[in-house]
Amino acid sequence: MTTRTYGQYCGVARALEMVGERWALLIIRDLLVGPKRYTDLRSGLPKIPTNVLATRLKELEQAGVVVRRVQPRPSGAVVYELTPYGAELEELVLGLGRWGARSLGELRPGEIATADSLIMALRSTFQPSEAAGLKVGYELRFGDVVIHARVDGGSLITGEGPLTAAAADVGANAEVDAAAGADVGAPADLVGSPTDLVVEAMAPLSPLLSGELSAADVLANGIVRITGEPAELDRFAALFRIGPPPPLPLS
Amino acid sequence: MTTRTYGQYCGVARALEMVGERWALLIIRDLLVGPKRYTDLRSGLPKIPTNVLATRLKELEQAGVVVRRVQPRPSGAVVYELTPYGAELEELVLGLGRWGARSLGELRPGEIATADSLIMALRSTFQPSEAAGLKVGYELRFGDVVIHARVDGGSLITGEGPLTAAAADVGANAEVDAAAGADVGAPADLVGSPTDLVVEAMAPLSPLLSGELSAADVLANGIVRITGEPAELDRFAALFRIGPPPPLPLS
DNA sequence: CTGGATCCACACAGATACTG
DNA sequence: CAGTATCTGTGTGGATCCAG
Repeated sequence: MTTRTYGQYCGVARALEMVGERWALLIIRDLLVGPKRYTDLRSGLPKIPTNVLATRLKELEQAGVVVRRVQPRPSGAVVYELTPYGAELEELVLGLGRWGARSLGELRPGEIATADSLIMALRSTFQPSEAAGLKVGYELRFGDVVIHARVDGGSLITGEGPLTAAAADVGANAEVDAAAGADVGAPADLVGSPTDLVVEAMAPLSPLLSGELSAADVLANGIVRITGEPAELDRFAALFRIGPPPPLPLS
Repeated sequence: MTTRTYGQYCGVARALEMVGERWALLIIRDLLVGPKRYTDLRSGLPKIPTNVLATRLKELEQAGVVVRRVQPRPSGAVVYELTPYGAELEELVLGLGRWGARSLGELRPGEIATADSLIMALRSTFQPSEAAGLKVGYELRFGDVVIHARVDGGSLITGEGPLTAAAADVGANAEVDAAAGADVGAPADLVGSPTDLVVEAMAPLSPLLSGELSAADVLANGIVRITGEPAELDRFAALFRIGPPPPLPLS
C-alpha cells in the first residue's frame, strides 16, 4: 500500500490513483448495480484474489469512493456501497463499457458473463428516447444467469433474477434491500404485466447490444430467442442500442 | 506481456484490458492533445520507465488505439498518434479528469504539472454555452509551463507555448504539424487579437477550474494574475468551470 | 540526439490455505 | 461470512546501455 503515485498534479492522474488499480473499476461496476457484500463481490468477480479484493475495498474506502457499512441487528451483515462521489462514476463506467464492447469479439475460452456485467451492458445501451410512453418488462437469460429489465416511461430499472422477482426493485436502481437481506413485499401492480417478455440469450448479447447485428440477424442466427412476435425483438433492439437508429434499409 | 485478462465477457473488462494498465490512460491523455514522438511522451511523463512506455505503446498499437507512424523523409521521425477509435476516448478522459480534479488538494511534494495535463484540464472545464459570440485568447503560465487557449464562437483551440505562437493551431486540435516538425506559416488574422489576455498561474489552477474558489477568491489569494481588468478573470472563470454557474450572491 | 533494449530489485498480483 | 496469511511469479520502477 505504498500508494504509488504518478507524480502529476492532474485530475486524470489523481483519478487513476484512486480507481485505476487493477480490478478497481470492475468492483465499482458491480457496486453501481447495488450495494454488495464481500461474498457477492467475490462471486461476481470469480477471478479476483481475495486479498486483492480486500485491499481494493480498503483503498476505495480511503479514497471516499466506497463505504463499508455494517447492517443493524439482527442481520449484522457487512455491506459495501458507493458514496455519492463514487456513484458519479456511473456515466464513466457506462461509457467505458460502450467503448470496450466494440472490441468484444467471440466469447474467449474460460470467459464468463455475470449478472452485473449484463445489467451494466443493458444500462449502457438504453435509449430513453425510444422508451417514451412505453411500459414493458424483459427477462434475459444468459445460460443460467438471469436478469430482468423494466422500461417505464423513459426510465429503466434493472435487477438480477427473473422478471417476477423484479418487484423488489424500488426507486432508481434497486437490489439494495435484497442485498441487505431484507425481504420486501412485492407491489402487486408491477407483477405480471401483460407486456412482459422473455429474451433468451443463447450466446453473448454483445453483437446485438453493440449494434453490430440487427435484431433480424440476431434472431436468424439463433443468438436470442424471444417470446411473442418477432416485432418485439425489434423493439428490444431499438431500446438497447449504441448510437442513433440505423437508416431504414431500402428494398 | 502475458496479456492478463479479467475473464469476463464484458465491455468494461475488455476496455480495461486495453487501456487499464498502468500509465496507459496518461499516454492517451497526452496523445489526445496531438501526435507525439517517443521523446515527447517521455518528457510529458517524466516518471514513466522507458521500458514501460515502449511496452504500453506496443500494446496500445496492437489494441488498435494507437498507430506508430514513420514520417516521410527527410524528417524520418517516429510519431505516435491515436486512431479514430482511440480518439473516441476523449470524452472519457475528460470526464475522468473532471472527477479526479475534485480530489486534487494541495500540490504534493514532487508533483508537477505538464503542458498536456493543463491543456486537458482546460478542455475538460470548457463551457461552450458561455463562449457564444466570444472571441478571446488566453495565455496561461504555470511556472515555466506555458499554454494557450483560443475561444472563438463556441469552440476551443488549445496548444502548448505562448499565445503568439498559437497560429500553428489549425482545425480541431492542433500541434499536429508542429509535432511533425513542419514549420507552418502563421495566418496573420489570428495573431495579436486585441482581446488577448495573459493569465499567470502562480499555483495550481485546479481550485479555480474545479469551481472550489470563485474568481474573486483566486484573485485575492494571488493564485492567478490576469492582465487587464478583474472582470476579465470572471469571464475566464465562467468559460472554464465545472458544472452550471453558481447562483448569484444576493447582497 | 532519437528510439528504444537490457538488466536488476522489488512491490504487487495471483493462487491457495487458513481463521475468528 | 468476511476476511487474513503465506508463498510464488510477474509487472513495475529505476538505472544504464546501445544502435541508427
